[in-house]
Amino acid sequence: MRPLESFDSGAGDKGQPMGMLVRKLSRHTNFGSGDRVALGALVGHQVRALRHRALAERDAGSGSGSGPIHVVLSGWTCRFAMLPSGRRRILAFYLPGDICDFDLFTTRQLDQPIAAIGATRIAAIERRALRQAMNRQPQIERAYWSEAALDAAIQRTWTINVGHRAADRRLAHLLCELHVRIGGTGATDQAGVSFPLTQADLGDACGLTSIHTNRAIQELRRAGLLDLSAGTLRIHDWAGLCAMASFDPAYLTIARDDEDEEAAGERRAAG
Amino acid sequence: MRPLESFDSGAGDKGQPMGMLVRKLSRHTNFGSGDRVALGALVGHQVRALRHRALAERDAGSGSGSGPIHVVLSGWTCRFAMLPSGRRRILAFYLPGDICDFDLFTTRQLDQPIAAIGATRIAAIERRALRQAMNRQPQIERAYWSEAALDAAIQRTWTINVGHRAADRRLAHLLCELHVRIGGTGATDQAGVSFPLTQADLGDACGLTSIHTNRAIQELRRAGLLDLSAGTLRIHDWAGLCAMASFDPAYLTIARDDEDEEAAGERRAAG
DNA sequence: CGCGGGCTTGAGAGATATCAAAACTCGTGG
DNA sequence: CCACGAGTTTTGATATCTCTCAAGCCCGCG
Repeated sequence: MRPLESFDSGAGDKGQPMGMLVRKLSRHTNFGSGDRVALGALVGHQVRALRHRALAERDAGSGSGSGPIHVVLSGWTCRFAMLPSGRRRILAFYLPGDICDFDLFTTRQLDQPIAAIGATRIAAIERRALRQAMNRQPQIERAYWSEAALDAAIQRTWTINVGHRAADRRLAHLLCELHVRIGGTGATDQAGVSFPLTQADLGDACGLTSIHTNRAIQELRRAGLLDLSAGTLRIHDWAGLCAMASFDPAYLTIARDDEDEEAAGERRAAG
Repeated sequence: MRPLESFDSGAGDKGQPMGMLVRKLSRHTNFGSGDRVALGALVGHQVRALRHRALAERDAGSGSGSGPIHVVLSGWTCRFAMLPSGRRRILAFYLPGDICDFDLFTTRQLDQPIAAIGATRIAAIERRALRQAMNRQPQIERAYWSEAALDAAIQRTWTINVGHRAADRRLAHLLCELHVRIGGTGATDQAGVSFPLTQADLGDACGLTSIHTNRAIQELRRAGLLDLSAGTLRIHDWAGLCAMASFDPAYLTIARDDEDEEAAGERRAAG
């Protein structure tokens, strides 16, 4: 079991706050040094958030929506909604390097708030600054909208998952997704990764009560597929887990596209 | 009850195939005549699709994803997934004027196919042509990504809806959403609008069996909230329906943003 | 007239929520 | 070092909802 501080993703971030962002975007987009410098310069200020506290900028009062774009630097956040019944519904998890907002142009009247899970550091990027950076560095634009498409694909998969599977399969699918997104090898992982979600969090994300979530986890444990306890997720049988969850990680991948360069050229020429 | 042909949205489209698209985008984006001309010129070819037939371009074979962007001209389409159990899960409905694809830059490895509901006409726009149009007409770019954000907001709402409400409330919420998106006055509507979905379609969208969907509809009928039969949806008590569904249409709206012009200027200056 | 798709009804099985409470963990303060 | 308290995990019993299976009805269409 790793100490809780490991959620804070190490110390190197102080010098390069956007390190995880650049690393994530680099999986699908070829950045030049100018792109990296521009990304690094985007951090306006940093927000610290505490467990289950909604980001102030997202509160109902400021509905005008022209606040900043948030990027997770360390820790996890989630987007959530409160139902009239008083239950909380988690709609998305954002991990270090993830962008939380993809409504760059839009002034939305209502959007779900974002909350921290455990101690979290978040960068706030002004929309205008990001737009300007995109104009100068087309690869940043491509990367941002590619991430938006990935976010949408994940959301669709959650819609499938939450609506239509048995409890233990829902849970298994979510755990598969998170394991891959954490950066898991996509393989059996006896050592385990630190995992900040409580059973109640998992339940709110899967549309289950925490009680039933607990029983579903016990199912997975009994089946020898994984062990989830004390802040650590250990996958004992990755293939088996994927099979029971019907998990296909393809939706989480963005193919690196060699047309990138060509299109960037078009953009520059068109101005 | 209106005849089925009314789903084909009239005859005027022949001359202006993108008329519904321009009308929808104009709710939130100020287009100049150049923007409208450019939008009109984007239609590559038109696809006709038949009920429950997936668009060929979306079939498993062409996974490379660099096919066209689809825009619904008339009729409805849906994005769907087939589960291992053999059940169909509907993830989104696209109405006339809606854009079906927001992965403009991305080469996705896997994406859910799109199918027609009833007779449908669809425009296919090449990604490259759309990108070029965006470079020349920044308002088109803003409008496209604003629609993407709206699409994402709808998807999040579906995730809430499907996972966490009783059957009759799920159904009520979906019907509220569709009534607004159809262009309903957002009010009691005795005349009714033509409504192409079967009870099985509604069930697949809400995560219910068609049998249970039928019972939920009967609940709504008995409560005097609406009547849904013979291809027509009549809302008898809009306020009551919204109340039982906890429906707040705010997520369907994009505020018209006067910063539009300013940002467009930035874009032109930056080239 | 027969046929098929969609709609409706009924009965029973299975899964999940709800209610209630105990056991456990961990940080905090005395 | 220990007691305490809040939050988390676990267990049990019951109620409710939704699915499944089976079948009949309705209506437009060939």
